[in-house]
Amino acid sequence: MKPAFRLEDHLCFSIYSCSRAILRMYQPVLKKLEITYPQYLVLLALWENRECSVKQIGVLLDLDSGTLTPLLKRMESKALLQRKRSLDDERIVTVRLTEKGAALKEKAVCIPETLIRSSQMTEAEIQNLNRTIKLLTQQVTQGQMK
Amino acid sequence: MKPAFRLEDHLCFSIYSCSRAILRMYQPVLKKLEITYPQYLVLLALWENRECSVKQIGVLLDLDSGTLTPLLKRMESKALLQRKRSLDDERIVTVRLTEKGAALKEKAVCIPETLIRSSQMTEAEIQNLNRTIKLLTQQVTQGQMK
DNA sequence: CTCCTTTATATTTTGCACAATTTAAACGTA
DNA sequence: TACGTTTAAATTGTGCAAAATATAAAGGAG
Repeated sequence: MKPAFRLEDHLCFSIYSCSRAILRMYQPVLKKLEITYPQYLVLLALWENRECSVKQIGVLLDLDSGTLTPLLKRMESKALLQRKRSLDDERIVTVRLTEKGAALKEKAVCIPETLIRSSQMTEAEIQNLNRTIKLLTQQVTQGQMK
Repeated sequence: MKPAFRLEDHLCFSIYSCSRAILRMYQPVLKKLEITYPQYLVLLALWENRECSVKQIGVLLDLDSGTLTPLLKRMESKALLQRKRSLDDERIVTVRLTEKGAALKEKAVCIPETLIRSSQMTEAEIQNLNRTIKLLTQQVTQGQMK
């Protein structure tokens, strides 16, 4: 039997495409907050731990220093956070939120709500989808290791 | 009740993250074929219709000319396709596969198989997930229109 | 035919992603 | 203590994405 090798059957494409559609939907809110989506993710990480190393942020978001270093510098120049080399271990750069960065949390809660509302899905359906996709990510990443 | 406003609860992040994980998994194969992932998507579109306008490719992949023009030029310089301005309507640029571009199809069938295999999911589960994500994309995009 | 609007593509600019390499600090072990 | 290894961040280079703008051809109303 011949596999249907069509664009529309590609799960990778529907995920890639969905991700970009969500980012487009977020744009108006992100623009108001004057941040980008990856910057929002960094803020999410820092709202949970006010202080973090670049390495830890990289593990949480699965991004490397080549992406994070310039991104964090841009956020620093906007006074959302501070970067400081650790005294204990000078290889480590510690990132901490400023008041301004912490204050953005208030205005950002509407972001995930936007997605929940527009998805027309129940809370349970969303959690279910979230679990499924995380599992897929894990499988794909593990398959990568070997 | 207070909403849990955590990174791990964000569906947008799990989708964004999954998409990148799949791309990372594809890298070794894509590198062998000397193409990038968006270039693979363009090829998928062209394997279905050997000839296409830039506009049509943009609709299929949901990408604009700002992304496609340089991407298609790179593919042209690698002799995977030809770009030619239409004689009927000079605003339109027609893209058609070369033999080399068409021949890549053989070697590319393993790409979606890679994902299917590593996902550890049944064909039915994958189709189901594909449908759910497409529906979500649609809802998110429609919510955007208003 | 002329002006106005629409359409298709291209250009410019900003900001990710990520591979590959570099730098420098920290650590381990003889 | 010296030396090789590991680790954390930064740097460099390529290629998307997407907003904003530009260009030029096509189509339509008067």
